[in-house]
Amino acid sequence: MLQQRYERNIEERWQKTWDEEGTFRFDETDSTKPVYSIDTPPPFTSGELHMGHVLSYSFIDFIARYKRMQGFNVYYPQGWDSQGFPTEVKVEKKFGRLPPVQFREKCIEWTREFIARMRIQMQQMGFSPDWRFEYRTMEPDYHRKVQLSLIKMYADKLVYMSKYPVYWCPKCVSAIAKAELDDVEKDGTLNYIKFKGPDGADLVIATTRPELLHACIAVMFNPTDERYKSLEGGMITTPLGKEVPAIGDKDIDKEFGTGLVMLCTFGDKMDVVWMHRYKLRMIEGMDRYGKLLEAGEFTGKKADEAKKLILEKLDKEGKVVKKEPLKQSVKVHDRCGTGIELITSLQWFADIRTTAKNIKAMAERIGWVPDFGISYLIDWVESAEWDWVISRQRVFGTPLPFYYCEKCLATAAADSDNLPFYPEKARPKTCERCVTPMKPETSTCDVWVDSSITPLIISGWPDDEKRMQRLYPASLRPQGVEIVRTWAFYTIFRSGVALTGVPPWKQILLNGNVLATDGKKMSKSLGNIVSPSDLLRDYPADAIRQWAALSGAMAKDRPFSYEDIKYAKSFLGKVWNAARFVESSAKEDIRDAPALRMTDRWILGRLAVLTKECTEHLERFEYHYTMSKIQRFFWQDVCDNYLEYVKYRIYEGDDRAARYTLRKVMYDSIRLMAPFTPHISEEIYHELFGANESIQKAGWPDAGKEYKDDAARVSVLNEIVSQIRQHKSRNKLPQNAELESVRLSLPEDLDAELVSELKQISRVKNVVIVKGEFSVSAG
RNA sequence: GGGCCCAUAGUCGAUCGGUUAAGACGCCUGCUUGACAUGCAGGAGAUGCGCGGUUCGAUUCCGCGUGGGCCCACCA
Repeated sequence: MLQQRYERNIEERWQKTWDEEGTFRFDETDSTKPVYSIDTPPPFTSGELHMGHVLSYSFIDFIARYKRMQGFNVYYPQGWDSQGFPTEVKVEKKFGRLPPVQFREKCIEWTREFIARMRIQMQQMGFSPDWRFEYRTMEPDYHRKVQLSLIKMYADKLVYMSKYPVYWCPKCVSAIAKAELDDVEKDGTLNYIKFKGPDGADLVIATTRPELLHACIAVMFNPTDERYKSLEGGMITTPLGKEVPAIGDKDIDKEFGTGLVMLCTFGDKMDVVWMHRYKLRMIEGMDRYGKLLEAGEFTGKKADEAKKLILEKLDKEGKVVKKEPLKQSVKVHDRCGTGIELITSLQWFADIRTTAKNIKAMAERIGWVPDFGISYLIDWVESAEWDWVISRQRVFGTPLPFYYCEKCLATAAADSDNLPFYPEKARPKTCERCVTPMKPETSTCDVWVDSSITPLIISGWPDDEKRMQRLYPASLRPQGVEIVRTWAFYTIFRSGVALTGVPPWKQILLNGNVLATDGKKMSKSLGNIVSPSDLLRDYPADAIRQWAALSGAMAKDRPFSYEDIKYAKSFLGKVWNAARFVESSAKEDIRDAPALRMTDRWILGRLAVLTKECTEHLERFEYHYTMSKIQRFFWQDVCDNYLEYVKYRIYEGDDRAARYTLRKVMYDSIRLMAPFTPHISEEIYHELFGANESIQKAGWPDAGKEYKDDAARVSVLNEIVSQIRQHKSRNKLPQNAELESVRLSLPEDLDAELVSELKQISRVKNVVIVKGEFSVSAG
């Protein structure tokens, strides 16, 4: 018996049953069913699922469940991106600074707890990964695989160590990659400062970073600028008394400031470009903590403090002409919000410049959904100017499996038969040139290094060749559109171009972000966050999942909608009550084909069309169309019309055709819904249809006959019934009120069956038909 | 400056170029009808951003403009 209402207890029960029965297990031994494998995103282990997770994992779950019903052997693992800076911050806050090995242990402990919490939330949403294949990037075996992948790339000269200016976060005291930068609008000051020209006359230069004066190596102007043409080849004296060359360059904006630029190593990216262009000497003006180097009396001061002090000093000397407020866009570290610097240090790089062409070519061999998604990657590849900095000066990360010689900077890879590599217990190695012990690298990998081999990890690489054959490339990579230039890009580069030569997936499906109801980004400061755990208190998982399906405009951001989710909840109520109606009126299965009536064939035809459309939409990942069509069909066609049409047959007789049709429509509907609303579908499947295994194994419905003639006849019937409903509504009559007679004016006569149905459905005693324009009047 | 996406009732929003432009939320009027008042029936509410073009016919296709959003570059 179906319980009175559809409630959370039903969902919890099914989640438990699925888990106990291993309903979602990938069958490793079955070789008959085609495999559908999903390279699921490993979420960062923050401890809390957010709406973006709910959206993207729902997208994954829909396709996994649909494919299972279609007879695929679905391989749906779930991993965790478990390492990284935010965890270090939290752990340090709680336990203080600890030696690296202990610190890492605390991080692992902490992360385990967070994973457990997130896994519960995923299960509450009804997601169906095969948890036997769970992986965590912080585990030694994962480290081993990442390290092996890097050693292979090192052997192919795709990974190297070099001293080069890199983006640097002084707070994290680590190199960071271009992809980790955010732009922030800031109120800055443009300071106009006096330099001396070759002739001894004042030259005013505008700068936002006077603290870098000591690292000034040139003064730049535009060669077409009449004011400064004569400077070419001359020497300029900085306010600190240093002489630097004046250089003309076309990239200088004549309109900005005074049209002169002081070039420092390194104020920003253009400084690096210009330094190389003119082969200038580099000054290491800043250390790892953002403190000035070789800056005379300001040495050791942090940049902000030094700026103040230098300006005060120059002011006193009368060298500051004016200060102008300026709106600046400043680059900050996306994880901690600290302003980044460019500093020179020894780092490890992966070659993305010479491989860019191959990455692009491989991306083109993958099916992008939606197709314009690839443009995000291509734009990014084409603007790649620097190689990817893969080293981070962190503790909770995968150690880079390399050694280097402090004397000659020669490098060596760790032995691939002795992985995972940890620097504190590394085998000794000797530099071949200097015959001195080499230093094991203590930097860790950028977390994208970890996550860019997930398609390999889930496919058994590098240990299980047979598994690899079966599972690689993955059928699908689902992911957020905002990480195309990181996760998708790095994965195609590493798993595809560098390690296997084969694209990592056949298709990639992109989803957008969930915005707050006001259309803005969800953020703590705006207080507009909607959280899955809050929603789960008021709405069943099957309602939240429908919301996700309805948000399905791919690769597009969409505001969260309480309207959708409320509607979804009432839809569940509708389905539930319809099922209870069927349960009370047609409990028994009917196997032989009864004599169907016009309305039966009509609804079965509608069902056939719906089934065909849903299948087509799902093949294209068009969840939004699928879900809204199911909702409309079930609510309007089935409940509002068909159910009302057959009530008289159910109540007044033992009508096999009606009972057969009701069951058939119900049975196929819950199967079509099952990828989206698995819990309610499962419950009805078991209670009403007496199933003893999961609806996941019930197969995907076949589209039956369309019955086009009956569709035409019933649309006439619908129209007349609607007119009679209007008449009752206008006359304040209940819809079940009996009418003495109805007069129909119609262009064509009605057949006897239609008239008979009409009389019963609308409770009319007499129907009079006359020829003419369509109209209905009652008396 | 470059690229991409978008523009439809108060709000959200709809797959082929073809009658009266879906549907949801909200609003209004009735109905406690033997699945469901978390419901049912009905109603009001849109010059489909502007201007051109293609076409027998454009909300739909194309161009330009305007206005949003996202990404990239630059910001001395």
